[in-house]
Amino acid sequence: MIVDVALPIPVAKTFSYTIPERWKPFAKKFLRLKVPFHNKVQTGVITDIRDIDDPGLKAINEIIDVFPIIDNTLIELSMWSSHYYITPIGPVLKYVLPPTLKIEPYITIQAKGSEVSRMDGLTLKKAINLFGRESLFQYHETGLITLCDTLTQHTFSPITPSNVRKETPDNVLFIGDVQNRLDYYNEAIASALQKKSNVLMLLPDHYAAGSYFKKIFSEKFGDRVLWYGSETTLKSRMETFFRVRGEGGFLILGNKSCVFLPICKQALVIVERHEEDEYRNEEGFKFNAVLVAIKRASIGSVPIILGSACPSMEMYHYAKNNKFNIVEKKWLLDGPCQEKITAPDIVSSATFLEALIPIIKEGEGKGERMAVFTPRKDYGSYLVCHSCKKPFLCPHCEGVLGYEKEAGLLTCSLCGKSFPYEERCAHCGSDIIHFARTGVEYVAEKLRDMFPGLSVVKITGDSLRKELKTLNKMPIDMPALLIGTQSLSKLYNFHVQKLILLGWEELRKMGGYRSDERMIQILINLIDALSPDSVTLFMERKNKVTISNYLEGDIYYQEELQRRTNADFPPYRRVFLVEIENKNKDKGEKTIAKIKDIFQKEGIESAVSGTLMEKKTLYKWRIILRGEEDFLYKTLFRIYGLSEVQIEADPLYI
DNA sequence: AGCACGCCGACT
DNA sequence: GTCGGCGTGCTC
Repeated sequence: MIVDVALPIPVAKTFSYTIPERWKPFAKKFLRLKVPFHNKVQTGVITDIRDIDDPGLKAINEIIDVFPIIDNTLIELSMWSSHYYITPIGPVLKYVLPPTLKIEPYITIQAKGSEVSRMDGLTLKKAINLFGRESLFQYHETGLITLCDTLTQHTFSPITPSNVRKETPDNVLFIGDVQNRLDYYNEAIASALQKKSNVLMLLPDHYAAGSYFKKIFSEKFGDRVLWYGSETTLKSRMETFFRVRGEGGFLILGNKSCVFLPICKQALVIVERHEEDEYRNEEGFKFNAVLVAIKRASIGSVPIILGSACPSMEMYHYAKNNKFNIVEKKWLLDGPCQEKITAPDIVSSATFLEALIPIIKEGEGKGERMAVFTPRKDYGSYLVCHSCKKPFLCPHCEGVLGYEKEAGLLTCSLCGKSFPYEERCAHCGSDIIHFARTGVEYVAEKLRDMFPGLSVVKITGDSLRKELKTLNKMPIDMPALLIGTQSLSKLYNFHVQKLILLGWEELRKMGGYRSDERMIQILINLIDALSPDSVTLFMERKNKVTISNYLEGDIYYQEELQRRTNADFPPYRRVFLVEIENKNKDKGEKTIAKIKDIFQKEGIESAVSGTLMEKKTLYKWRIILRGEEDFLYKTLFRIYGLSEVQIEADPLYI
């Protein structure tokens, strides 16, 4: 008898081991186990048991789980994810059955017979040390002992399958502002909790979003709210883990990794702002938690609510095609800011700041809160020498250097390396430097100088967490000026009177087929979070955007979707990006040749674009494949193992 | 992913 | 002459 074991490594195969006689009765699919690998011990998952022998194989060390800690829904979800995202099952199971999840210290033994009474009350960990794993498995199998977790006092047993409802679930795409969404969520959650069912709600992985919804829902539902986000203590995560596998009546709030949490009595899944990038997992197993949540709900016949002020094209299309109930609260164009949104002021980038002065002065006089958006966080993203007109480029890779004044660093936008800022041109030594494409640091510095009495707060991805505490303590009538990037859109319910956008239209040039869509999402989410009384946009003439084209909901979506159909882009066609990196041009080309050979044999067309030389010594090639995963799966899986090759499903920037 | 083996630069 | 950089390849 041998077992196939999936290991949490990016290799497209499982590894086989023999099972020692004493473990044979306990081997089951989807149990975690320990195996020797590379001269050390790895935790893996049994994916198959085969009744053959192969004396050449190593033997497993021990089995960890007494029964699979996930249910059939999650097993099915893992299989689907592995296929859909063309990722080996090992890295997928790392998110579903984390090798790091240790349950033994939290489990105690309840003995049912006199022969095992000496075990009664011991923790599983202790009992294993004293009596050995196999005998405990034996006693559990024969019913002499049962297990109980110490955090909730529940019996620890296989998760009870969700009550499968026969009727098609009533899925909803809810479009509205944050207040509308909250009302809608509240009602749906309250009704599920009343029935003693569990609700899983996914939030964008941002401190501000987590803390806001945690607070709002805790006020309403008290200790029925369980937080399973990225910033929780191990103990409280374990408590949630045990609680929701045995008990109903909870709202589980969490981020993308929560989508694989085993939950019993599930009645509803909610995803807040599904269009946010934070739902995409970028390391190891690259998945989009929104799509996985939809699939999870569908496997378990559980309804799902996707709430957003500005749905993504993909989800809008998906909802229409899959008979979602699309509920739309018209809020944007009924608000008092309509006029200024649709008729932006045209200003050149050199006079942005001057144009701002009268508006901020007025706000300061009235004691208002104001927010200024700018698309970049640094002081300037493009530095040019005034004398020789040469731009500042990375000495390492010739990428464009951005300047972070506070840190005194020049940072390369391509390779990410940092260098101290010398205040001199590297070519002619001139110290007259022009800062172009200015950002938050620059705007904040200038406005601080101009309005010394006003409290100016910088909001960027890095500073938001720290500043949020200050902002929450800020009295509602205290005038303030926030300067920030799109992180401002994470400040749920921080009401400002004035929202001013500088260079917002530049987002349109920031790459990818989705840039248009993203540009409008950022504007709408800023308004959604900050609920401004007025919105003022300053644009440059050359990049002028006619906003009214975007705000007529249905029409814009239909036009954009038509463009996507014509161009054969998502959501009409899946796209896979294969990236090959090599320091050696010849070797890279060899890999390309290998891949092309595989593609040809499988009858797949592809377009190689490259060679993109990124650093002076690193070559990059990109292959873009379009087609459904069923068609590409086998081929892409064959190249998964090649060195220096990365496959990304549904890439954002192509 | 880790970790070992392997081939070229700066040191006692 | 070696120590150690990380580039390539393998793991049942």
